[in-house]
Amino acid sequence: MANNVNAAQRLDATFAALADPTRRAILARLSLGEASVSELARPFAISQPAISKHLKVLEEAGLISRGREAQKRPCRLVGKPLADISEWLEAYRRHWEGNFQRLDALLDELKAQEPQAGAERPEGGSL
Amino acid sequence: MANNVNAAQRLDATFAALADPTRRAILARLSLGEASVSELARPFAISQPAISKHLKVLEEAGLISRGREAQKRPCRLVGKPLADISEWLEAYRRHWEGNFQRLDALLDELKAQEPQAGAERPEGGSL
DNA sequence: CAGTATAATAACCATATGGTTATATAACCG
DNA sequence: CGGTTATATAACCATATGGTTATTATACTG
Repeated sequence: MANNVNAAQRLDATFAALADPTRRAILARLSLGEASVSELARPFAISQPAISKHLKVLEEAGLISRGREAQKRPCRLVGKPLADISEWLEAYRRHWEGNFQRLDALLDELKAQEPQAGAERPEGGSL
Repeated sequence: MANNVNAAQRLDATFAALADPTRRAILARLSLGEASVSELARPFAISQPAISKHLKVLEEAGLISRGREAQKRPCRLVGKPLADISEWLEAYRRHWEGNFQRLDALLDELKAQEPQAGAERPEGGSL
């Protein structure tokens, strides 16, 4: 599996694409079904070329695909990169689900007690 | 709930923070437990200030918190922003889980047949 | 107090990003 | 063919990003 490198680059592109509210809004719109560029542009106060650039970013991240229908170039959401992110997130789930943070702090505390019992604790005393 | 705006900004910051492989590697390391800045820096071929910048980005996105222990400033993973992303992702789950994409394409096809049966189909013929 | 270790900040640089306006393509319509 | 609609590209601009080296701040240590 030497495409681990590529996997990282795809994550880069996907996260970067998602780091913009306009692009996330476009995806939200596309989650309701395919739409043309001008339909996608309508809700926004920015120029059409700006939308085209956003779509290019989304397309290069693999988050949308484009068809062709007369002059229109209908865009469609592609879920795969989101699935990849979801999978990446799983490794961290325990950090927000359940008491992991508390547990982590507890381990720290124990480690801190090793040298001196009753030592001062600047952080994380709130368990 | 007028903090919808802020929620979007937090998503911006989180996604942007995650769009860098060095920062994701730092998070991966922190998922094993807290670590000092120099410990975090060790695996990378970049300067210490560069690491400090990355940590600042992560901290501003709320992805890490920092304590203090002598000269060291131990960093610890904070899962909350990842939970927020996970929640945001849920809206799109059906797009990669199950046949949604196929279904979408099918609807398109039906729509395309409307004008002319047997018309050429430039995209998405591979179902 | 002087020295050392850990980390942050400043100043700088190159490239990326998000926007603009103007222009070019592409495909339909009469 | 000429016009119109839909979209992309070019050229430009301001700001953000990720890196560097040099310097500063903080806290332990002898």
